[in-house]
Amino acid sequence: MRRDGAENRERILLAAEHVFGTGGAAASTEEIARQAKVGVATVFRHFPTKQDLIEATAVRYLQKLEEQLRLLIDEADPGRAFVSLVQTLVSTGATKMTLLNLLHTDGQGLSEPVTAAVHTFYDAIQQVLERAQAAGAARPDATVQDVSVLVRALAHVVPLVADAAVDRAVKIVLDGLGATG
Amino acid sequence: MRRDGAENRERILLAAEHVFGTGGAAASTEEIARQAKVGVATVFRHFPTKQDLIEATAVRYLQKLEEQLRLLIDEADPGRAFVSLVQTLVSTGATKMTLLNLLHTDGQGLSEPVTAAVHTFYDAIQQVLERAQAAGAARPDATVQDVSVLVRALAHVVPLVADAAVDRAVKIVLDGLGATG
Amino acid sequence: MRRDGAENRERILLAAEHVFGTGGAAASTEEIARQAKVGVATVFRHFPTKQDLIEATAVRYLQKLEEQLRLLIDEADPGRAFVSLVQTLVSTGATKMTLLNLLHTDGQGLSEPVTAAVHTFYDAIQQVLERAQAAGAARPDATVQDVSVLVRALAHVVPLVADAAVDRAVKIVLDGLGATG
Amino acid sequence: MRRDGAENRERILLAAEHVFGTGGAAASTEEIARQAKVGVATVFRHFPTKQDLIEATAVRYLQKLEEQLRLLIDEADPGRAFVSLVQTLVSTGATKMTLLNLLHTDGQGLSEPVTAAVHTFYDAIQQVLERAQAAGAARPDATVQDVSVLVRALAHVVPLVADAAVDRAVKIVLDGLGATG
DNA sequence: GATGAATGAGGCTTCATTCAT
DNA sequence: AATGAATGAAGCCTCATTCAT
Repeated sequence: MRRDGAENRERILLAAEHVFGTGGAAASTEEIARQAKVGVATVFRHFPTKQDLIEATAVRYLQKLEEQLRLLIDEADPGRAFVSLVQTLVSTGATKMTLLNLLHTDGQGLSEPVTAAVHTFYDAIQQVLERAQAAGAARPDATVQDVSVLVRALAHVVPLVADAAVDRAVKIVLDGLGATG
Repeated sequence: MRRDGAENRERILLAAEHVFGTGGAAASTEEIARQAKVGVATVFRHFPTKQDLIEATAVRYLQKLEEQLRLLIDEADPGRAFVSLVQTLVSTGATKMTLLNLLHTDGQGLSEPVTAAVHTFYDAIQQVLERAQAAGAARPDATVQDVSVLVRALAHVVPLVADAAVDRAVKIVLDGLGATG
Repeated sequence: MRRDGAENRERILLAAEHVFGTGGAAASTEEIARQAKVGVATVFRHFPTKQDLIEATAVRYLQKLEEQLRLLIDEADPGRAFVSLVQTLVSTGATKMTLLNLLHTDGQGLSEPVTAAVHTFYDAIQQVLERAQAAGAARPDATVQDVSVLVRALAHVVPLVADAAVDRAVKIVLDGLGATG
Repeated sequence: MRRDGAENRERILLAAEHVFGTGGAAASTEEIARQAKVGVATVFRHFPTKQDLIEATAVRYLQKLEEQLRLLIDEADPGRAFVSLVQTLVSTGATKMTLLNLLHTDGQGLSEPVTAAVHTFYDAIQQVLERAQAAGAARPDATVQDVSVLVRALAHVVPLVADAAVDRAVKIVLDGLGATG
């Protein structure tokens, strides 16, 4: 009956990603445990604090995202890759923004693993961006931070407005970024 | 020791604007009461429901914002006015956007006063935008909704990143909007 | 605009009787004030405590009831009068039982005015009962207390069951009391 | 220091039976928790809603009562059994009737378990009654409902008046029911 | 190591009662 | 004397977290 510790950890993170994405901050640990088919105490054994669980979920999410970005680095058309990157981040990030916001719960600094994940993530963005710039398919003075900020901004707004409206906004931002793809 | 009712209402709304802006939905009515130097029950006398308080705070905020926009309508340079509008909304809206999101708490329709305030607000944006478009100082196919979505998106991000980074993002968006000013 | 003190007192008692009858213990002083078209503070000026208001309302109710009973004393048929008394008390008492129960709020003894009203009330019952007994229209060993207890019991049950069921129960009790009328 | 779940559930129901019986609807969940030597949250874990707690307490009470009635069905003298039934219900039901009333709190239909318990309970009454009627020891036209209504009425009054007075009232009602025993 | 039960703190809301006008 | 506003205490309920099994 007992499941392996590592497997449980994975189940919990999966459930957490889903629940946080759906219910936002309102999500209770109990609900996460239920979806993970695990007792509450087990969640707390793996993640002593709710904040810990949030951070771990966010890190895991960033890592999965980064993997996807790595694929874009190898795409033939650099401009197309850049556009894809922005679109992917906005749409994927959508529900997960809640997660990223929860990280700032009380203005405390984030834990080291989180910052590390963020840096790695930024690094992936940078590579796609630089390739696009080299190909003349992105505004030369755009920085990773610019892209990051704009993407986060757009992602925040996804759950609040109609899809079509988001698409229009994304297009305008891409124009502003000089993206051709 | 006894304050006037109207004054208290104002104090409460002020405190609410601050607290909701800072703590988001997590903000407790008790905290607002504390900051307004008022008993909890007093808050509930003025705003029977937490949702009522949220809506009232949002309306008040939208109205103050709209007043500022009206000034821009009369500015000489339409392009300059449009740029100012976006900048104002983003920086002023900053922390207060959280507030607007709280309105969507449960996907239910907003109360009439709120929709009214939103419409009036949009109307002010529209006038500035159209003047700019007529003067060739804004992308002709841009809509009020586009502006609104982009501004909300940027505003969300203000409390999370450095001011300079926001300025850069705003500039890129303005480029995307074809704004010259 | 100002109303006379005595008139207000009357309005309040009227409202209280209605509200307590309708909402039971849930009735709030504010609601009573509203129905009496009076400020809450006015209610408290007349009746310093909610308990005071309850007692005053109960006394008033008992007095009105007693007046009705006095009429029965003069009725031609003593047996008929006795039956009427029981029926009246049960049906009238119905909604007012809540009121009488509130009197026992915390097991404290009732105030003097209340006990006085109760005694006067019992006295009226006694006269009707004795006349019926003298006419052979009521069980000779029945006491005022018996009647009072039975009536209170039945009244309690009125709001909980169908009218027809109450009528049957009343009839059975009247049989037990040897009432012919 | 940690008690078993089932034991706690029992303690809570016991406390609830006592507290609801004494204080009526006014009884607070906190008070029940205190008497059960349990945290409030524990009460809510076992009974998610106050209404749930009320219903569970009532069901438990009805079941205990029904068990007692079953014993009467086997008694030799049918008339004696019927008299015992009424006496038992009135005295045992005493303070607990408040409980049953709480069920009607908002006029909403009761939950299935409660209605089931009520039916079983009525069924037990019916058997005793019919046996008595067959033996000529109870008024032939009396129905279960009549008995139920009368018993509930009398039970309501038990905590309010002296025992002797209740006994007299019960005797009168039994006479009305044509009970000989 | 995993689990379900327990818990105190805290959130929203209502109410009897008091106070300044 | 009358009023509306203010208030703290208390009620119901939820949640992150801890404990005994």
